[in-house]
Amino acid sequence: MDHVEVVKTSKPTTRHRFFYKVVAGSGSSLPSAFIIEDGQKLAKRAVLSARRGPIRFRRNSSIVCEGDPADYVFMVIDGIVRRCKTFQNGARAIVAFHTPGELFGWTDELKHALSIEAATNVLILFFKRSALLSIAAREQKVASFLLASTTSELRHIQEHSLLINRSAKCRVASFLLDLATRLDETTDIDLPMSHQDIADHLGLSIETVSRTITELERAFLIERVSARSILLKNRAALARLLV
Amino acid sequence: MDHVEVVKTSKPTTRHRFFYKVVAGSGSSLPSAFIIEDGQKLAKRAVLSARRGPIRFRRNSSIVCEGDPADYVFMVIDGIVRRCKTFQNGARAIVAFHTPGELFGWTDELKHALSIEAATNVLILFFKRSALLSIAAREQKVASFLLASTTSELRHIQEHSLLINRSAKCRVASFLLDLATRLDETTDIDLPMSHQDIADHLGLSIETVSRTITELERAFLIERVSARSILLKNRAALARLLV
DNA sequence: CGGTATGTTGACAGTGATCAAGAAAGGTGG
DNA sequence: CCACCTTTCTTGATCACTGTCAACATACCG
Repeated sequence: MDHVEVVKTSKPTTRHRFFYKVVAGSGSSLPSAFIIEDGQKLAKRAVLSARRGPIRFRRNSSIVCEGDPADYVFMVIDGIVRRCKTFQNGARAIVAFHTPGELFGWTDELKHALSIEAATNVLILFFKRSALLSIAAREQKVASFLLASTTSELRHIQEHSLLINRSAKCRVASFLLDLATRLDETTDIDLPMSHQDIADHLGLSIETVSRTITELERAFLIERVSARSILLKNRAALARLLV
Repeated sequence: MDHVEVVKTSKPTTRHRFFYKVVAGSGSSLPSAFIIEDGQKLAKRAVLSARRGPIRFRRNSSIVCEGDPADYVFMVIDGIVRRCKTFQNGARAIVAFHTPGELFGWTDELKHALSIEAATNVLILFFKRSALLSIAAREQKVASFLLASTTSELRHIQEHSLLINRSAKCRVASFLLDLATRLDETTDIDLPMSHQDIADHLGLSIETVSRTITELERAFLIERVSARSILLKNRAALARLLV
């Protein structure tokens, strides 16, 4: 199999289900994040030559454990990945979620500092770090793709780190707006991850997450269609909570 | 002036004072972060050709305001820089401090999302973003320097974001250990920034920062020589608070 | 030497964590 | 398709940590 084609087969209404299928063949396409600009076929082909996979992981399975050698870098094809650290008291902090098209697990250290887990069933591509680096040394487009990926992740976590001194309401609003953007939804969000995952990402308890969603619903900013399905009724008001 | 030489003139015991002087001349050296590996003269010279400055900023002055065009990237030569956002209620979140040798202000957006301010008196080099990018396209070493800088900043803020669900004691311990590492001190730290800055970085109030330092002192983990001078008496115990 | 900025400590209040119970959703096997 | 079980989510009561307000102490600077 030389190429991977990702084909959307249905609207992702049911969570934890694959809604893409992977087709072997030629004339294929990867998630759009992969294509930095039109005409960068070289970069794409070069990067693809270092590809392994895609590999499927079931929800809640570990892709990488804390302390594992950082030999590989990954890309989500389908599903949501979480990168997290578990503390001795059992508490867990989720540093980031990764959505389809995102490269993740890039680091300048020898070992992964965070564990990488499937937050939903996922399809993952693997890239050997050393291979990617040596390709980047030859192909300028690949180097700039790596830089762009890292810069984008940096911007994203910087925004997330602004939540450190903010209220539960603000944290949840920020999360919902961000998720809507990343899932490319305007109003209705199907939460792909559990409330526990959301809580661990926002530094709150699940109870507070639940209560805050209720509070936002009472204020008519959102509507809970079901536990995992939320309607953004007033994006502008939600955004005002962040400022 | 074609080169910048940074010479350490005295131990930085007094805060808010320059303890480096800048000397014009040849055969000069930049902070070591600049030199990716031995023999990368080309990268260094290429980058230096895009240099403007150094420019001096007084403590608490703004280098960049939120929303300013992201035309320039910066490097600290001396002092400490903070990047922060101020909210409508007057609260402020400091996303990162930058120490000498660090490149900062790199982004993939057109505008800076955070303001950049001098936390102490500082010396700053300016680099035109576009120039740096076009050099990186030719000089592979420059590209990998940019990637290394961004990756390093990403790793750092990821570690910081782990504090989101942690106690005040843990946040302060983490800050002190990190600062000691970055200032290259083993035991005695002269805090270069105010408690207010520390509080805004850790998402705590100044009162809690003060109380937590007192608490750590009572537990014999640290010793307060003066308000801005702290002795790490038991690094191992401090580190255990983080796990 | 005096005034301002910064840091420390105490009393109290509020947000969010914890503990506990119940409700809803999903999965499995008949 | 339904019964049952497990997981996940919701809501309430209480508690603890940290924020706020206030007063005082100390350091810095002209």
